[in-house]
Amino acid sequence: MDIEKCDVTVIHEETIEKVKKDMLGNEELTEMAELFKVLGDPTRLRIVSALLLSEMCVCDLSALLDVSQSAISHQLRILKQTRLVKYRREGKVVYYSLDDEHIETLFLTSYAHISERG
Amino acid sequence: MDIEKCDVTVIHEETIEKVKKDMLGNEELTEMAELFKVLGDPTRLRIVSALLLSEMCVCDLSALLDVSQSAISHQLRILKQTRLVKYRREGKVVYYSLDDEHIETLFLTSYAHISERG
DNA sequence: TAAACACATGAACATATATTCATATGTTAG
DNA sequence: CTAACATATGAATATATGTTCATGTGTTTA
Repeated sequence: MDIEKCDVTVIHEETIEKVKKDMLGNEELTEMAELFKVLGDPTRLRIVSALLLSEMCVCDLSALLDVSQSAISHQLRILKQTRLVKYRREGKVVYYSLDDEHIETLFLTSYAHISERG
Repeated sequence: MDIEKCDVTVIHEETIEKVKKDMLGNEELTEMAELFKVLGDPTRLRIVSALLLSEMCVCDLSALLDVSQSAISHQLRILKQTRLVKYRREGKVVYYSLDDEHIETLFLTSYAHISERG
């Protein structure tokens, strides 16, 4: 065994070394955390939830979710930057839709998680 | 068509009504957003990433991730509250491990997402 | 019982971020 | 070209949140 003061060293050095080797790198984990963070805002997740059912324009999203047009635009900008949504322009109107196959999986898995218990 | 001022009403009323009907409720979406938010912090996701490989005590996580023991404890508390981790006590040492089958799916899907493009 | 250790937690502080407000941009109709 | 409209965006503000610091709790050992 390898027991010393926690401040100085560690209790299970072998475990740490093994995990350190197999674990994902910080860059990747940071990027993944960014993705989760984007989905971790109620307004953005409601937008995603809506776009999962149909493409929509900013105005419709604003009305549907009862959130100001400006707030919706700001959030769509973030979703765009993370490449979670794409858009197409038709005259004055801009239509947004989901731009990633994985979003639905994340969405459904999250739903399964919260559905499992009270 | 159904075009009026965006502030007053909406452009595609039928789409909105349809989506409003089929969309998940706000309570569920808020709960799902909470889950994503918890995974959306780099420190917490690194903890999850480590526990995906092995159960670990607080001290080991602190050393592995180079984060103070206090910070790790605070984050584990949040992961506990969301029931993402469970723990068992063995003398002075508390061992944490993942407490949900869905976490790995979320983790892998997120990884697939960020791996797809530069 | 007292000291040592592993972990938990409350308060404070610093930073991040979501919304609002005002205004800019881009497009169409008249 | 100008007015009207849909959307985008910068600045400001209010709130949320992650870390640190100090200290508390629970367990073991000497």
